[in-house]
Amino acid sequence: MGITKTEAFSETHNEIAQMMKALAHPARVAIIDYLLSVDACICGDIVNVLPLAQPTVSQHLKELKNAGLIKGSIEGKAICYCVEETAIAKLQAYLGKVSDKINKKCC
Amino acid sequence: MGITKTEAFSETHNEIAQMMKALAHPARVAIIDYLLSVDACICGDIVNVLPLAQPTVSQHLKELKNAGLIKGSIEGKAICYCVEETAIAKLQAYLGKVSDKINKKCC
DNA sequence: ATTTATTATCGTAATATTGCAATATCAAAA
DNA sequence: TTTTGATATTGCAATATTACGATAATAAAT
Repeated sequence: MGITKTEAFSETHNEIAQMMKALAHPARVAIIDYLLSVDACICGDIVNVLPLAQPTVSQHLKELKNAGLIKGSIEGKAICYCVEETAIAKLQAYLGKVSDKINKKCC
Repeated sequence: MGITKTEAFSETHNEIAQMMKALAHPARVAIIDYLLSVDACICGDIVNVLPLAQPTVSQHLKELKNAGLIKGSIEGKAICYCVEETAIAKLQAYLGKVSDKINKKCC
C-alpha cells in the first residue's frame, strides 16, 4: 500500500512521528544546522549551501515549515527562515520522557 | 527520482536523519512507548497491542533495530525487545545542541 | 516426530518521497 | 513598466515506504 494507518494511532504518536519525519532527511537536518550556524535569520543563500537544486531545497523548506520546525517571514524579495523553538522543545520533551523511562529493569 | 543523495551530505547529518526516520512513523513511536510502558523487556504481545498485522509489525521492529533504536534478544520461542539507551542519548544530544544554538538573535 | 506458538521473509499492490527542469510568482530596482 | 533576483509551483520519472496474505523458520512442548 504505502499509506500510513494514521487513524489507528493516537494523536500524540502521530504528532511526534510527523516532527521526526521532518528531520528524517539529511538535507533537512543540514538546513536546520545551517540556520543555526548563523545567529540570525537567513535570507537567501540556503540554496547555495546545499548540494541540491533550488526546487528541491524549496520543497524541503516547505516540509520543515509544514511540520512547524521552521518559520519564514517575507523580507522584501527574499524570505527569512529560522528554527522554531517550540517544535524542538516538544521533541526534546518527548525524548526526555523516553530517556526517563529506560534504565528501569530492562536488559 | 525518490533516491536520497546521501553521499552529498555529512556523515553526522545522515546518521541523525536515519535515527529520526526510525521514529518517523506512528507505529514505531507506539512501539517505543509500549516497550517503555512495561518496565522490562517485552516478549510477545507487541503484535496484539498494535492495530497492524503481524508482518507489518515485524517490519517496523526490523527498522527500529536497523536504526539502532531497539535491541532484541532471543528468549526461547519469543524475542525480547527493549529500547537502546545509546540511540536515544544521541538524539537528545543533537536536539540539545540545536536548542542551545537557538534564541540568539533570531526572529 | 508432530504440533504449537512466535517471529521473519517473500511477494506484491498502493501510495509517498526525492529530485530536477521548466515555469510561475512576486517584490524591489532600474 | 521592464528587468532582475529570490523563492514557489508544476509535472514527471525513479525509487522508497507501507501494509498484508501466504509462507517459512525456529524452538519449546507434547
